[in-house]
Amino acid sequence: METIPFLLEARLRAAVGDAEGVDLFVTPASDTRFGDYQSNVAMVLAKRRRGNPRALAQEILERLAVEDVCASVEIAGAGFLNFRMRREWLEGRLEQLRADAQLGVPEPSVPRTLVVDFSSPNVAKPMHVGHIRSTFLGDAISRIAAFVGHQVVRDNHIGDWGTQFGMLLFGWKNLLDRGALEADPLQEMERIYKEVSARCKGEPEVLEAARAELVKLQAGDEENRGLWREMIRLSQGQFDDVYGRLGVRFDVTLGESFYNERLKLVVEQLRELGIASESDGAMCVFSDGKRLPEQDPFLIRDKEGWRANPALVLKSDGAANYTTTDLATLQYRMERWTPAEIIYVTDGRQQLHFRQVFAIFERWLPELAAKVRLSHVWFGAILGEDGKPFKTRSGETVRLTALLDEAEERALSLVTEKNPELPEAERREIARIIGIGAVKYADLQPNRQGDYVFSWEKMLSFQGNTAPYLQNAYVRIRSIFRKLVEGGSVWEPGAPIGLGEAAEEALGKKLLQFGEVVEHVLVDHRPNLLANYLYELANTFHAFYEACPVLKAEARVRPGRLELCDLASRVLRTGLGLLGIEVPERM
RNA sequence: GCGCCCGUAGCUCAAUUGGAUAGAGCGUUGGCCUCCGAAGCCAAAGGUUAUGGGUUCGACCCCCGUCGGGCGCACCA
Repeated sequence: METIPFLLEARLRAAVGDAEGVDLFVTPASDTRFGDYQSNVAMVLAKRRRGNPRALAQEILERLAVEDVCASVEIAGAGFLNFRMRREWLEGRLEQLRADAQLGVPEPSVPRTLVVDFSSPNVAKPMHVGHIRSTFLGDAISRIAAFVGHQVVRDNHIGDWGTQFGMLLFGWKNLLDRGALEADPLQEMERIYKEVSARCKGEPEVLEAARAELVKLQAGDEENRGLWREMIRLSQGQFDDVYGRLGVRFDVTLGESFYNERLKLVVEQLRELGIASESDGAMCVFSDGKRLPEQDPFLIRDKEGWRANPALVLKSDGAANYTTTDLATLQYRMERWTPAEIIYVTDGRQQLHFRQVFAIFERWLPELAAKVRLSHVWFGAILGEDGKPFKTRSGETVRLTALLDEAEERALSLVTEKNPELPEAERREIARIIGIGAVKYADLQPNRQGDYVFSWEKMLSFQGNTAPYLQNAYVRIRSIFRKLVEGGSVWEPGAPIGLGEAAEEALGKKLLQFGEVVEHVLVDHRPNLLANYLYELANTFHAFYEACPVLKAEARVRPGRLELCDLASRVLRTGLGLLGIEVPERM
């Protein structure tokens, strides 16, 4: 199903003739008194042609054929075209919408393959609050892209290789508490890592021993390989638990170690191609001078002028680093999936890193690079109420399992307070859905760039722009249908939809915007647009609910209102589902 | 020092990327339950969009400067 802006744009295009590459013709009206949709095409074109915008708008209007869909088109302000849709046409469209499994989300003109690289926790460390944004954003983007009709590969690029394993192996052999390991493997692995890490600073012989363990691991020593695999196995168990609770899944989990054998070849090729060269004992990539200095990720300016800001692909000790691994990963992904886009969901501090990786890739494999859009989807930090990075009271990082436990506990006490008569098992299930949903929604609702403040009170509030508020709107609709059945009626779907009342019309129009919003999310990877739309939808529904009785409505309008309710519940459930958030039937 | 990001109502956040009178929630004030879940709705008050310039029909958005805050700047990922 095409979106309404798309449809109007097509009509405009026909009327305008040569649009000179101007896009973004039509957006929802900024205010209902201007109509339903607006176009600034006349103003944009008039500017380009140095003409009069209102006169051009008049010209376009005379050639515009939209009588079948619009009740009126008016020129207003500096040259806006304001479209007011025909009510009967909107009613018909809603009837189409309810028959559409995609709820109005258009098919992509070209289905693409996307690789989404997200979450990426480290082996042998507990997952913590720092992983939630990547995990939720990556999951939401993946779900939305798949829903739209793209092929999505979800890749968890776990940190399962690197220098930390020297210390972990040393600790495992010398400090391990078996009982503690069985009770909580992640806690114990973290403990030994921290202890060895601390001792390395003061005791050179420990540092040396840890290094020796690392060398043995890298050389393929059987014992160390076995222990390493055990650490991964234990960590994967934790990942599975957490992802299970969150409803997040991956298609592949290819950690850093997977790319090990390819690293040497990457560096060799870069050197042979003259892209990397030796400097201070390390292999470095410098600027090729083909970009403006301001746009060159390998240059940095200081008081003397521009100086080199190289990316290392081999450290002076001969080891590769994450730039090398990312390059090998990039090549592998292109070979295996030939994606049209690869999306990296990480925090904003890695912007320079990815600019360098992408630039090296373009120089290294230009024919592959030409086929793919590389997107660094970055996000800001989660802060505590004090404005500093979110920590526990004692200053520790917040473990994800503890965070989710607390979310569910808090939700449980709220549910119990509100509905003590529900059986405990059901209250727990509702609390799970609300608690996890609240954490996710609080993370996805703000603009991803920029920090946000973590607040239990705010995210679990039933008021305002929160998951419980949206879930509650859904629950109220479900309650109507339960009441209907309890009253002995049977709902027969498919009745004509009427938008006679203002509140009905507002709800109907809002429902019809779902498709364009979902489509819009993928342009710049901003799930918060969907979150905010759903909030507006819930709000519009509540207003409708207050203004228009459903079950008690007269027989003439009741079936149509039930249709609107059903559609609203489907859009809410589907939309929240695209954000990875479940809905309960009651709460 | 240089770069990236942020600065919007008392607080927490929006604003469909240059569109019309900058919107919500919390908090404050005032209304609405003999009526489908008041976990809701309606309304009021609250703004020189940090600040000074510029670009144009039009700027929270783009450009230049200034002031605050965060992060990053070759061997950790």
